[in-house]
Amino acid sequence: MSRYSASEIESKWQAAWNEAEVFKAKRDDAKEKYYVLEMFPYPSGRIHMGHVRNYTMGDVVARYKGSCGFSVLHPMGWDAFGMPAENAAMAIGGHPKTWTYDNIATMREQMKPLGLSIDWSREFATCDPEYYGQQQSMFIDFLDKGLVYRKNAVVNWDPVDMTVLANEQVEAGRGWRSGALVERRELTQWFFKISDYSEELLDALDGLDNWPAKVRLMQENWIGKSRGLQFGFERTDGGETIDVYTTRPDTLNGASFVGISPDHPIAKQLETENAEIAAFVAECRKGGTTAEAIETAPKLGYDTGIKVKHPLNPDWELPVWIANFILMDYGTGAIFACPAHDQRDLDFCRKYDLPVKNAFFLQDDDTPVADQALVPAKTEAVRWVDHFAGLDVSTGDEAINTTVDFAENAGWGTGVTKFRLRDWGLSRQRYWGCPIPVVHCPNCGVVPEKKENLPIRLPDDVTFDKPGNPLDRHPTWRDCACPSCGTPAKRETDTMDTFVDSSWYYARFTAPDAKTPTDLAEASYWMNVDQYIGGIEHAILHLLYSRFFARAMNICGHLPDNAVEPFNALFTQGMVTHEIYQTRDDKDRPVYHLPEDVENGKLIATGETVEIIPSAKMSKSKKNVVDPVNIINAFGADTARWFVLSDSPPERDVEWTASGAEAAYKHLNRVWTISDKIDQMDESTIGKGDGDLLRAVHKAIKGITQDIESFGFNAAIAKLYGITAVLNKSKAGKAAQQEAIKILAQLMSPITPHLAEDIWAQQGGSGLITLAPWPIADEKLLIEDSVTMPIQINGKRRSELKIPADMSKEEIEKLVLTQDAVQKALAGGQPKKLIVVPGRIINVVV
RNA sequence: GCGGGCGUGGUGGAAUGGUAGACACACCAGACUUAAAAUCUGUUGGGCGUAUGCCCGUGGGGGUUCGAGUCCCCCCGCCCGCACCA
Repeated sequence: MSRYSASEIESKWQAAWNEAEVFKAKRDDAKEKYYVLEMFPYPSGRIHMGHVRNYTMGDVVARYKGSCGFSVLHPMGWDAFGMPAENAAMAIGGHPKTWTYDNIATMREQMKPLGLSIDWSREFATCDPEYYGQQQSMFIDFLDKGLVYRKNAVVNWDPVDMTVLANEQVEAGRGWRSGALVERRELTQWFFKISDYSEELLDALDGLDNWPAKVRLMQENWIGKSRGLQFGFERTDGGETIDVYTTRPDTLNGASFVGISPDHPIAKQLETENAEIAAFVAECRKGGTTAEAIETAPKLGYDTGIKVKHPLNPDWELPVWIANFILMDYGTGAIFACPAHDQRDLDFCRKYDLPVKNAFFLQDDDTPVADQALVPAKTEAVRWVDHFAGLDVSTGDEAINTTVDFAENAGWGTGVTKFRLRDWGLSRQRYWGCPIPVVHCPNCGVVPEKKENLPIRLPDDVTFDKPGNPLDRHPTWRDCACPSCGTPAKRETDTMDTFVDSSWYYARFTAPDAKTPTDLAEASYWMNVDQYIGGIEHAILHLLYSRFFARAMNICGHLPDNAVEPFNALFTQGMVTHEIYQTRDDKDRPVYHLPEDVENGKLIATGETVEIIPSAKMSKSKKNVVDPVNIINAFGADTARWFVLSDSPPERDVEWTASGAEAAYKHLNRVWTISDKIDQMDESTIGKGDGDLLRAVHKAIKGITQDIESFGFNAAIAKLYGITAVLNKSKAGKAAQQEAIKILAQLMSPITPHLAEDIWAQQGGSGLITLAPWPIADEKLLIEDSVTMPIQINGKRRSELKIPADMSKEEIEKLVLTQDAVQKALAGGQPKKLIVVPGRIINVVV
């Protein structure tokens, strides 16, 4: 009798897999390929339970597909550029490069004991010059194809530190270090022309059947296709017409004022002429650049004194206001406000005492509108435009079409389609990113670097003792010769958004050592990613950028036509959460405690009772973290893998509990013990119930296979518990039990591969279980002779009926009526309705 | 503010529109033990009832349906994203 020793068997089998190179992805044109990819990690320093869950899910799919005979690609890399490395350099000294590569080394060593079926030979980090050099090469290709351009855009500016801030570095409108009020400032920046692909990125969503519907919907709303009316308001002072775009032209009769963004050209012009307006616009520009900050800021307005004529009635003049809630990035940066039917406009008009006019009815006053904007279903009658009367304005469609036609016929407006999607700004005024490979030449202007000079490497000799981009103050790095005319010139010091790095890494994994961004032969074989797995937080930006990038790479010849849409299937997994343990200090401030320091609701060290706050995402600041390394040391990787998949559906959050992890460990012990027991059995003992055991096992094969295919890992585990209990109680003979435990090991092998290998070896399985073909359920063993159907009376379960599985609907109907419970309910009468769904349910309506 | 999602026992959760609570945790009871641990077995949504059984129950309110946790509408609460966090 031996004992289950996770550490022993796990290192043993990991060594065996390495020896046999079983996870090395091999391009084999005779085999169908399967590419499974989990979103690669940022090397923050240590792995966390979220990583364990994410990579275990991918590993289950990879191992399962491998057993099904696919040639599997399952790689791993590092999303290694980004702010935290620079922050660390500022906070603790050192260099972002050292910090990043040290973290990668640590995390790789923490990840390997998990026994993931990863082809480590393909590993790379996005901060490797071999990677970002290829990215620079593609940037030049994109430039050549007109997919990149420069324009002005606003950034968060910290006026004290004199530096650009990321949104994350703006806290309540102030710079996180200086505390200064942040301002919006314009800079010339590089942009990808993703907006040219709005329509295509939208239409292609229809083909992504294996993406979650919610992600497709979020992308659809983000791209934001809308049909509306564009028209100009003529100014009474003869100034330039103010163009407005509206998706609700039917509300034009309720116009109260015309509003322009503080960043609108007219506002900018007025700013230079009028000190009061300049002060107002400056006030509007305070605060961060996020849509959230702008749209939730208290509403501010300024009457410019400009008047415009209403297009339906030239005698009706509307004032032009500058309003802080109008975004320059959407539409034309100018709107007309209809306060009666738009809550935001109404709030603004109430604040500044502007008129509120009902657009859909004849009354000219605002009596029906108090503080709640109204949206009627149909118009009654409308001033000046009989044409608009009786319109269905509930959805906007009929209203838009009718009003657009009207405006086009009258010649003062045009129907246009607009997208909310903006071009992707990729310039970052930071050091730790991929340098943008262009040169600013006094003669030639902006010139791309020559490809033979790539990669443009980041210089190592930089300091982080003051805020700002160290590349800007580096004594020599900027200096170079113009690639075109040879004149002394300056390099671009902006680096690329890290989303660029993560927009094509999946393609690079197909040929990580290629001297070009990709190798078309390899990409043709391995692309697309068959299953992509990651967090829902990437639903829009990362996934949309990657979809754009694949198209752009295709245009430049870096991806084949089969890889324009890079991810065939997407799964968004939930987080790992944990309770939070908190006490209070003498000033009543919360003090958080690590789970390992708490037992039975008390601090182990002092016995003090802790307050338990419901489970939340694991975070260092709340200390509700469990280190996977500790769990692996205590219970082994198989236990950790089993538990993160067991308790919740993969798309939902899972709560880590110590008792749950222990239960998982106990269960794996039990399986081990059962295997040992079977191994010790006497061959000659006559067993009974062999057939029942094998029927149960084959039912499990079918169910678990379906569960794995559909990401029902928790359901698969519930069935594994079930079949283990059946096997444990079975009195079957050794041969049947041995067959059963071998199949159980195979069904467990994607989840707990080490334990599965060990059982397989003990029971005399041939070769590695990892390489054994996935078991197939014997359909003959799945057929049931009889079925038990519930009988409902008026939709409530009252009885049940055990009948042969092949009984016809008519026979069942007759039989049902003879049942006691039914007879009682009918009280001699006839049922109003009798519903029989064979194999499912019977409902008698009386 | 806008977009998306979630809400089921003491807890995590299960349930192609078809027996609500699978599986697991926790609790309780029992077996084994001098005892404990470990292990094994059993009970466990609430209420009424000796019992066959009956009533209630999936955040709240309404609707569709023979039948709703599931579909539709409204409301409440929580979570995620909002373009320079990764």
